[in-house]
Amino acid sequence: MTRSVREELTSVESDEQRELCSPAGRETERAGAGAGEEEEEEDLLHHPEEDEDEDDEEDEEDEEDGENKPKRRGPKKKKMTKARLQRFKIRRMKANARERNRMHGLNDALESLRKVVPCYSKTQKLSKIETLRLAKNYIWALSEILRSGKAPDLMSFVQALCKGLSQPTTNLVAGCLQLNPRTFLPEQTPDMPTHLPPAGAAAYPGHFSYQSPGLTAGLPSPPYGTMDPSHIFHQVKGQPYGSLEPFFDGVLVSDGPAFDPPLSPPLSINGNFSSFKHEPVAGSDYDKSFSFSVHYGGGGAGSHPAIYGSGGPNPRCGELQVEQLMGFDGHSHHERLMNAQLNAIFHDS
DNA sequence: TAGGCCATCTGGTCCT
DNA sequence: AGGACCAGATGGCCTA
Repeated sequence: MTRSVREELTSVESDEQRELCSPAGRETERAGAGAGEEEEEEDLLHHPEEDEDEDDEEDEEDEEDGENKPKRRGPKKKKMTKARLQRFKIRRMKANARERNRMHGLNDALESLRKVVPCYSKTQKLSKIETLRLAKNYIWALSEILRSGKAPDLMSFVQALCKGLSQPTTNLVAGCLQLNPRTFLPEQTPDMPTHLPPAGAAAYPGHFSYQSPGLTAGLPSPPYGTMDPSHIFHQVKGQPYGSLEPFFDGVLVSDGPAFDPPLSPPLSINGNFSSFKHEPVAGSDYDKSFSFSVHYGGGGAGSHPAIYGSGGPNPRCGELQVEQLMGFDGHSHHERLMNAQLNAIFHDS
């Protein structure tokens, strides 16, 4: 099949299909890549001897040029008579429509998944692959919490979520949590103390280590599948971090995707990490536990109405404020539940 | 302009 | 025979 012929036919086919097969309410955005049926017809129409309307006619092509080409094995192809062609076209159209519907169903499921992972934005959708990765990380992190029965510190949690994600997605997740991504990146720069354990290594006391089953081996090459900071974030030289301070600076790395401020996401889990356990490991701020306070509406990357340390302006910081959860339009019950669960996780220790 | 992401078509395989 | 599922191919759109 030649590409050009395919393309010519595409518009005709697609118009037909749009009318015949497109499910209501879903427009076929694209004309599609190729539709080869008509081209075959064209071929046939140029061979008048094949125009007989007999289904059991055999294709003699093999014998004609058998000396130049190796003989084709297997059952001989029957000629595409007009009647056969017509049936073939109908079958193909039906199959295409089914396939489209199937993929739409798959995409719908993926969209549902997007809405329940802890990073959702209508304007900045996670790609399919990133959605799956984030979901897997999320499941793993939650099950790890269940398994250990301990609340992890937030940084470890976010680290686990972002494991293997691309830089833009990591930034997005950080944005959703209103974290500075730099704060939970493993830094290996010599002149900077790293506050994270080596990938796959045992976690610091009080942290759960992230060793996703099958993740490391299964992921494609970078930027996926590794937490090598060099390709996850462009490090800002001399930027001190390792304490809680960077949590609140709210500045995303510049080359990340624009995290649309109010994060139009139905889900906006503000990183309201009032540390309620201050038992830092000597010389490290790393070992702190945090609590989630879930806030909806207002604010955004630039403004942080929700971010206060314990003892900060918001006396209820760290509590799940149900009335706030219920007050935000467009949030599903499911999402609110999820936030409540997250909150519970970071309270329950 | 290259690369990432996506929707669609297509033919093959397996199953009912 | 027909449907579901899958992977490859292709072209469009978008962004850095």
